[in-house]
Amino acid sequence: MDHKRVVYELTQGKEFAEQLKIHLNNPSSSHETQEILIHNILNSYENSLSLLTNHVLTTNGSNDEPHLHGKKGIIKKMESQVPFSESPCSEDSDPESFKDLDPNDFGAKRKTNGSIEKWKKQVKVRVDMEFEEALDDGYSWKKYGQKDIFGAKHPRGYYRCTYRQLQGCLATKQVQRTNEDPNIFNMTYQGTHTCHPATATDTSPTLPLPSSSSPPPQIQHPPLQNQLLGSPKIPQTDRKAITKNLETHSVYFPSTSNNNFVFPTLNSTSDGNETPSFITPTTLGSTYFMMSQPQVSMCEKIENIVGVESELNDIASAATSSTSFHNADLPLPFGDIEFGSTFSFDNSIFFD
DNA sequence: ATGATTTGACCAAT
DNA sequence: ATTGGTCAAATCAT
Repeated sequence: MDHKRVVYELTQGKEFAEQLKIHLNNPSSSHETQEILIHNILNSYENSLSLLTNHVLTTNGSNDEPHLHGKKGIIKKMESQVPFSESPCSEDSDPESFKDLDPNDFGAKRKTNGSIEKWKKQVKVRVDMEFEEALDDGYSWKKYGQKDIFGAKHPRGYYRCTYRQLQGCLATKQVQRTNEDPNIFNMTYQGTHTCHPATATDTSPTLPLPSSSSPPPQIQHPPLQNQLLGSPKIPQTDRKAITKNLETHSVYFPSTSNNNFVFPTLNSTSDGNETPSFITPTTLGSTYFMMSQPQVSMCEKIENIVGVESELNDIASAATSSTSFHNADLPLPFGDIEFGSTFSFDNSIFFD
């Protein structure tokens, strides 16, 4: 049992409670917002109890999700995990047609050879224009390409793990603005982070081994200007400002154990030695961070609500013989968050 | 000087 | 032939 993690969870719960208090006093606060906060408070308790009873560290496979940083602006997420080759909307939508209709959808790929890369995680993120740094997912990425995608208004950016050369980490991601709303990003993760940045350099981010009981390593927040693709190029000065801002503000989504919905967790840890917990032996399926926009398909919504995660957890469990962490089990390090009155979100789609 | 990003070219899959 | 993904030289930022 990790004392720090328990403290972290309880701190999270406290912060959620404080936010709930704010929202209860705010007439414009939506019921859904409050519901989510309550949900997360309960989850914090659950996770704390789980840690105290030492039950949580070995079973949950959905511990690999990237979490998003940023000052604010991310509103909510939904997640599911599906095999790479399957459409998130397999029930009522042909994968190929779905792809054709929505160039922002990452559900189909050409790379088919059986490998670790066979699975992918898809994330939809909505951020306010001024908080694009929220796209930071805690990993360190290097952009290696950008491509105009047929039917897409915005180019797709291709990123691979910064430690690909050093440690052979094969994780990659793609980032693309959606046609519907430039503030919504599709981020598709493929492969597994096998890097351990702390071993690369003393100051680089570290991703904990699933079975590690060592103190959580520090994570590095990579510059995000390179993720601001698909929109008119940002003047260098602006980009620099964004990058700089990133260094001091972050938001992330701790995952909850049995739920697909989480609320952005705003943390203000003073010591940067805490570590994110989302690293997992395998990165499976797709995750949708559903943000406040009705244009997100009902298909996605349903798909994410209904038991996809458990299925993939099974897959994840089968795929990894090592210990998996619960998403919310580990402390996450992000500081200087102001989660006050400015925070808001619209989850009407999600909670109708 | 070094590392990251940009961007056109190249390649594989369809 | 078209499209998506990657490469790598040129460019930019630090």
